[in-house]
Parts: sequence; C-alpha cells; structure tokens
Amino acid sequence: MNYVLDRIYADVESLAATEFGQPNPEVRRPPKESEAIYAVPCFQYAKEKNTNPIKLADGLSAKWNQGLQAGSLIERFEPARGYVNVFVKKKTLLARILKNLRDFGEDYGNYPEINKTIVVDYCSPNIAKPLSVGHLRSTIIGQALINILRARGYRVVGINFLGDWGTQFGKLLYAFEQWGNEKKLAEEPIQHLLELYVRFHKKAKINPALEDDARAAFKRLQQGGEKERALWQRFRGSSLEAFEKTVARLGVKFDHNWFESEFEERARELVDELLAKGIAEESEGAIIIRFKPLWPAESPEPPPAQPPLVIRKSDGTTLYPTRDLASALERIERFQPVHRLLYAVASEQTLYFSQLWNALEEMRKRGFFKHAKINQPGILKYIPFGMVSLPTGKISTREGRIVYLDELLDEAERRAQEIIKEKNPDMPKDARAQVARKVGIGAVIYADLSQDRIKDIVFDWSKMLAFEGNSAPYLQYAAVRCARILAKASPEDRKRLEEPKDADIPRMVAEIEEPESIELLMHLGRFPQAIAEAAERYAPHALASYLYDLAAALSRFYTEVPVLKAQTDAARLARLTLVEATGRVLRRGLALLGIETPEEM
RNA sequence: GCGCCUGUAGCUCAGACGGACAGAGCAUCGGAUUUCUAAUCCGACGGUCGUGGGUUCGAGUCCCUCCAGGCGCGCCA
Repeated sequence: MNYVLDRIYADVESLAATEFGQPNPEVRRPPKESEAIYAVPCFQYAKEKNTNPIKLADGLSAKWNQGLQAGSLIERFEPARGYVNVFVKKKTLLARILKNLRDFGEDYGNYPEINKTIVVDYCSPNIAKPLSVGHLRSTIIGQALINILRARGYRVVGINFLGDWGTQFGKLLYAFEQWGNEKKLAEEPIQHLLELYVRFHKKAKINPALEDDARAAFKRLQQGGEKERALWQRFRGSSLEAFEKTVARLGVKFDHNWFESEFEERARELVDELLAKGIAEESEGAIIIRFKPLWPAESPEPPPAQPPLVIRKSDGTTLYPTRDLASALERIERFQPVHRLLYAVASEQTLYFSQLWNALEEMRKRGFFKHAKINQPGILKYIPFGMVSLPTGKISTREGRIVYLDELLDEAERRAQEIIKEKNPDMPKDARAQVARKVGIGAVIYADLSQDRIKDIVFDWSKMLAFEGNSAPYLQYAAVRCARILAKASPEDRKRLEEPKDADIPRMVAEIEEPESIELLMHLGRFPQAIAEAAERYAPHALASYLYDLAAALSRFYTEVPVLKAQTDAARLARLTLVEATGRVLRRGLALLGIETPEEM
C-alpha cells in the first residue's frame, strides 16, 4: 500500500529516466494555473541530443501517449513550451486520495519503517544557567526533526546532552566558596547560581586571575575532590529539576538524558587511543588533532586547512570536544546500525562541527568503530540554525541581556488568554487556560519553525506571538473549525464517516465539484510528500509551509461550500469526509511540529 | 587577516537540487457575516530579487568582484 501521488511521480520519473538515460531526471510540479499534475522539462536532454526542446516535448508526448495503458491513472501527456505536462484522470485521482485517506487513517502521511537509526542531539543546555529564549531553537527544531524523521520511517533516538561539566562548574564552585549562601541555594537554587555566575564574571573582568582559580576548582572536581563533588551534585540536581519543568511546557520529551560528566573517563582514554593511533599529537603541552584540508567532503576544490582541535589542555584535563567525541563514539556503538548522527546546534559552531566531522572520519578510517557497518563517510550531519539576539544585542547571561524561556512562555499563554476571552467569552475558565497553553506555546513554536532554520532571528514579542495570518493559531483555528463541524454532524452521518465503504468513494467523488473542494482534496493528497521533503531536507519549515497552504485551502472551502447544509445526502457525506480528513491532517502535521491542537478556541 | 552564513515588497519571510509570468503574512486602503466559530474570506496597493560582471537556450537560484549585516578562527562550552 502506498500513496497515489508517490506512484504517479515514480511512474513519470521512470518514463523520463528510460528516455533520457539518467537515473534521476527532473520531474517538477507545473505552475499553479496549470491543470497538469507533473511536468518533465526537456531542455537539458534536447541540448544533449542537439535538438529543439519544443520538438522533443512534442515527440515525447506523442510517444508516451501511445504507450499508455488503459488502466493507468495518467490520462495524457501534452507538450507545452519545452515541457511534457502530465495530466491525470482527475476523478480517479481524487478517488485514490480519498481511499488513501481512509485506509491509512491516523497513519496517513507515515512511511514504512526503514532499518536505519538516526541519533539526534538537541536542546543540550548547560545546566548551570537558566534556559533563555536562545535555547528554544535547538529544542523545537530537534524535536520537530525527530517527529518528521520517524514519520518518514527512520528509527530515531533523541538525546539531550546536558552540559554538567567543565570550567563553568569550576567558576560556580569558586564563586560559591567566596560568596555563596547555603540557605539561598536550598530555597532558590537557580536564582542563586545565576547571581554567582554573573558576579564571578564581573569580578573576573577586573581580576583575570579568577579564571585560574576557576580552572583549579574544576580540576579538583575532576580529580574527585569530595567537597567539590558534593556541591556539584547539588548544583546539578537543582538545575536539572528547574530545567525539566520548563522543557515540559514545550511538550518535549527526551529519549535519553546524557550527561557530559559521564564521558569524562572515556574521554581521557580516548585521548590516549588517539595519540597511539597517530591521529592526535602533542603541541605546546596540549594534545591536539591536526586536520588535513578535506572539509566539506562534497566540495570539488580542496578547502583551506582547519585550525587544530585541542582535546587535552596542558594541565592534563579534557575539554568539551573530547567528551563530545567520546559521546559520539558511544552513540555509534550503542544504537547501531547508525545511519546518521544529527546535531541541532547554533550555526556559530560551524567550524567546531567541521572539526568534529573530520575527527570522526579519521577515526572511522583507522577502525575506531567496532561495527563494520560504519564504512560510509559523513555519518555526522550538522543541523545549524541562526542565532537569536535581542534588539539590544547578543544574548548574554553574564551581562543580564536575556529573555528567559519561562518568561516568554508565560507571556504567550497570557496573551492567548486575553484573545480567547475576547473571541470566545463563553468558554469556562479552566478550559480557557488549557486552550491558551496550546495556542500560546504553539504560536511560539510555529514562529520559529515556519522559517528556514539558518536565518538569524532578532527576538521580537509581536513576531513570536503572532496570532493571525501565517501563525500556529491560524492552523489551529482551521482544525477547530473542522472539529466543530464534525461535532455538529448528526449521529447517523458520523457513523457513516466512521465506517466508510468502498462503494461510498465513487459517490463522494461525484459530489466533489467546487474548485475549493477539489483544491482541498488535492492538497490533502500531498501531505505524504510534504513529510518526505521535510525529512530529506531536514527542514521543518517545508512542512509548516504545506500546513499553512492546507489551512488556507480549508478556509476558502469553509467560506464557499456549506457542509452540514449541503443540498444532498451524498454531498454532505463527501464534504464531511473532506472536513474530517483535513482536521486529521492538520492535527497530525501540527503534532509533527510539536504543536498541540485544541478542540475549540 | 582568513573562513562560514545572510541580503527578495514599507516590515517579517517562502521560493532546496538553475526552468513556464517572482509568492505569502503583517501594515495600508476597499469589500464580505439573518447561514457550520470573522483568530476567517475576497480585492487593491506594493519588488531594477544588495551591487557590478560572468556561465547558460534559460539565473532570485551557479561562479567571480564589491557593499552591508551576523558568526567563527588551539588549551571556554
């Protein structure tokens, strides 16, 4: 069982592939105005053959038309300005889409399982600091990618790699020794740690020697100093607790919480192994990995050599990259067969991830991975995203230039409450709070996922909390309209909807006549492709954009086509079916983005 | 200094892999509701796709120059 548009696409592609003698010929969607479903451009092949593309398209159309089987969904091929346009039997196609929608049910859009595991690193905050709006992107982009890749059929493991180690904890240890307050740490741990963190940096600016004190404190922690260990446990525990509370508001659940500190030992061993294999070397007292110029692998020109990566400081301690590398190794060993290691991390780390990529490549070549299946280059896939800054400048915890994530989510819910009060004054208070949560947080998530992840974002309240136009509430509203119509349908109609028969399908198709209805159903048919595209490009915004178009199609349909008051039984059933399917796809699509849909709003 | 990213309508953004006349949202103006929730719909206005070259039958998309903004560049994470 598969999706009808995927099939047509594959058929057209294979025709063109045979004709042009290339494995992946271009098959595209024609401009909106065209009634054609797909189009094959002939320009390139015409050039190879030294012929005119218009003539070629003419010839190909005639040839392919002759070869058409009676049972084919394709109705005809038609040349147009150097393209071969593909026309399908519209009614049959609509019937097949309806059948797909019925047969797949709640699974509509999903693809069969692929025996490949993708490990996604996302969120991964430093837990010594409160979450800011800066942490939002990794978390929601990562979660959306996980959902989308799962729908696409991959086995996906999500890992939150918590930064609970490193010199920053040395800073906190030192600061607590100097200015700490036991009572405050017990009562308001996050607040207190933040104060200490800020205070440390203020003092260190005047007296840089404090940085050495911090490094020394971290070294004592690393060597198992009892006092440091106990304090660190407390910092870590209370931070984690606060952190989990905030993330839960976004509806994010991690498959695994991995702690950086747990990789300390493995990281130390790794340095020795890398030295033994000649991958790492000593330099100025530190251990580094030098890179030959080989990134990016796809580049035809050799890029300049990269700066080396320090994996052991001259004081003998490891660094974040060392522990990250150790963790990557563990991921590969534990979740094999690993197809990809994804890292949803801000774009400022581009250089670092290219170094990590190269380091893993070098390790792969020297047999570091026990499982022989890891023989393809490029297992690491970096998913960069643009920075979030404030109108006043770069986010800085140290300098108090920060919008806390909780603060943003509170404001989102508050504004949503206000709007509900205005638009739907009859809604009871407790229902309102629930709906406001879904709408407000949804708006925040959608504001981010609806644009290309690589773009920088200047934080703006009104943009993050848009409730009209291309926004989560617009999509949710469309889904709510569907739900409300269904709720008002008669019990008999609902029963027929729940138990659709094969014989109903042709009867329904006959009733789907208005351009708004046809457009809506056609768009529903493209949902699987939208998921596939978003997965292939690691681009949640491709799915967001599809869903926006679907909601717009529903709104137009809603305005023009009466459902419950349709003239005939058959028409009512057909339209109810469209409404049910649209609601289902919107809900499902939003869920893939990590956004909940309320029943009313 | 070197490297990477971004630059499309007044504002915020789609236009991946070069392809049929550059599309949305917001804002502005005008219209639509005795009818399934108007957080909606329809229409108007609005763009020499940062600049200048080049490649190509064809460039917003690829290459080079320059301009503007952002980010990064051995012992932070």
